[in-house]
Amino acid sequence: MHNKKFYLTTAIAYTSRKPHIGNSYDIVLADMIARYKRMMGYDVYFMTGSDEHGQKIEEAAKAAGISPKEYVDGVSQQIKDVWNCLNTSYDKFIRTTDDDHVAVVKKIFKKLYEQGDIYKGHYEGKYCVPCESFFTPSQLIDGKCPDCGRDVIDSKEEAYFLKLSKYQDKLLEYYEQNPDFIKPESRKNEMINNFLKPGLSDLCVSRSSFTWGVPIDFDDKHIIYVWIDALSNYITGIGYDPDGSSDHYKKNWPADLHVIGKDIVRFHTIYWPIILMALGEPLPKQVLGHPWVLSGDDKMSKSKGNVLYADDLVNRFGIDAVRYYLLSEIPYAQDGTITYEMFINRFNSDLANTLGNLVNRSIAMTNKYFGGKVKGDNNITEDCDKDLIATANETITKYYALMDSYHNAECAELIMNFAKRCNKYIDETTPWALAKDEANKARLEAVLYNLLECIRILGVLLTPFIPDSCEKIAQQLGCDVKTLTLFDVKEYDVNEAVALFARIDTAKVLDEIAKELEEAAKANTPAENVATVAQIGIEDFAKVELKVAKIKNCEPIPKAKKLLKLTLDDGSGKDRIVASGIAKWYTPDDLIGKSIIVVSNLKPAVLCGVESNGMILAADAGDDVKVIFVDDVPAGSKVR
RNA sequence: CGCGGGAUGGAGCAGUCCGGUCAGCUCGUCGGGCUCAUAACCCGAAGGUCGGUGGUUCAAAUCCGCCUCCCGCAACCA
Repeated sequence: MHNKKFYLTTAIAYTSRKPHIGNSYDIVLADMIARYKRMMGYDVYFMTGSDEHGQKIEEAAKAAGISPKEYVDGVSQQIKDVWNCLNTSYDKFIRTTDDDHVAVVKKIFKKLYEQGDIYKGHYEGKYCVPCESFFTPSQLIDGKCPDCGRDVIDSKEEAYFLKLSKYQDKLLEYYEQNPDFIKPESRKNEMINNFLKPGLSDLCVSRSSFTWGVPIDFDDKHIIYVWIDALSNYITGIGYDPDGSSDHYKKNWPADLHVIGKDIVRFHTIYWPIILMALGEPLPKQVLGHPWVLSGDDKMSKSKGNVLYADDLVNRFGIDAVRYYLLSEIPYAQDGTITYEMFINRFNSDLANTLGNLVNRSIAMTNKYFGGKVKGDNNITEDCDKDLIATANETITKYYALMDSYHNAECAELIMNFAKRCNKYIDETTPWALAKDEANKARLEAVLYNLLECIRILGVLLTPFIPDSCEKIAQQLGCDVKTLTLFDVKEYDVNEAVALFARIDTAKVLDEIAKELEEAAKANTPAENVATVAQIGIEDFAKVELKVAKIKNCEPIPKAKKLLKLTLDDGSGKDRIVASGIAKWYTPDDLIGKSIIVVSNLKPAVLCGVESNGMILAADAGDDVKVIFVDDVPAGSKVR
């Protein structure tokens, strides 16, 4: 076995809120790889962490009424708790607010500035003064501010830029020379076609509109762009220093693998390599952009109420149940799905029925017929023995190939098929029938020995996926040999058979969950509203002018999926045009002739090219939206 | 004509790059077997004109054209 090093990282989790099960896929996948590599004899260093700077966090902290640091301390701990509850074997958890990280990020920025790869320039664009926002010419609508529709002015703001263009060709060359740099393949094509071929424009790497970030040493009006700060963690965390790096760094860099979500492939395969090239450091060997975990058909989001959290699932179903689901159900290149029902189905069929039951029945028979002790070595006499052993060897060979290319879901299927082959072997050999005649004792022992060897192999194969359960298997087998060589253990003295995974009563558990969700919804809704919406005085409310208006006409807006254009009679004698995002719930015919309430003093905005003067009132009823109709009230009536 | 992903038996997916060996896998359903085991395990069966349509070809789930529907992202939920 080799003692080659293997340095792998996850994306560091953004500390804007607690990670859900989708965000947790990253760490579980990386952990599986780390465990596999260790098993293969690599000297693994596995780093994860949290990304704690940026405007969103500054705002979230403000909303929560605490300092950004207090805020990220809390969320970072939550992230750690979730990672830990998933039994992940990382070596280091880095935080981008760590002092040593911050110090090195400053040095990196300074070095790049001094050597001219970062230069001071101007952020030029069209500026909308009331909105305090910059836009590129392409973002403008009819030459006006896309947010408010007013005129924009040419403006310049001082900022720092990273020369991406300088390294573009070198980067493409690296792609060509390292065809496995970006996995899966399709993401590489995306990068080349969408970004590299059209040509890179220099990246703005400083911000001055907020302060929660790493300040630039030599220019305190600016802070360093959060991605420069975040990406650097991969080297600062292992001791990189422009003035002389640690031995730990020299040993581990370049990274062998960055495990990240597909949404941030661009940052890791364009900006990050360019930063490293500019620093004169070698580039990471591989970036794996994994797909997302969706809840049902949708992306998980709080407003949809379909968010699942890893720790909740772990508490309900167990660590390995959650790990196994993620690692077996999420495809290699395409988004996967999680629902309670799918979760329970997979748990029951793979873990409880196929694997758990196999282990249980085999060990129970060994105890029953031989008092737990069987010996053996290569007792292959029947066709079914040969086939079993052939399947075992074939499984091991394919296992390496699939694990080396990170096709974990396919690998899980491969392993389960082997477990099924073992179950079939029991039916083929009928040990209970052999046990009836003393003359068959030797054959019976051989059968059980073969089974135990296969179970041991299964335990080794599954260790990266479900480490705890594999330890339990080893414990029940009474051996701790971790090799993938058949007939390595010549003698078994097994312990008591204990069920590894208790079958879940699907209907009962789904019912329980539905009830809990219902109760939680009841309990939460009013409380949350009180907690999150600030109270206002009557004078604030008085600023809002509400009027009754009659819908004279209504039509869809071309190019707009969600918007309807409403022509209103608000009693003023002049038509009022309002765009409203209710196209999903109402057709023009539903609305024409009806009276509604409109916020009449809202400042105008241009939406999809339509100037909207006001907003009509509607209620959010879960996924549904109900417009408030006030028929029989004259148009123009004020509402208070 | 914004960008991209998708549509394959009841559900979830593989197969599409490089046409034939393709209609496959898991779950579910039905029938049978077995009793060592967690109502489990083993065997068998039913169920699909591979979204529609037109073309290329001896041959199309696979290649090409057009169309329909779904899902992200972006632009718009004022």
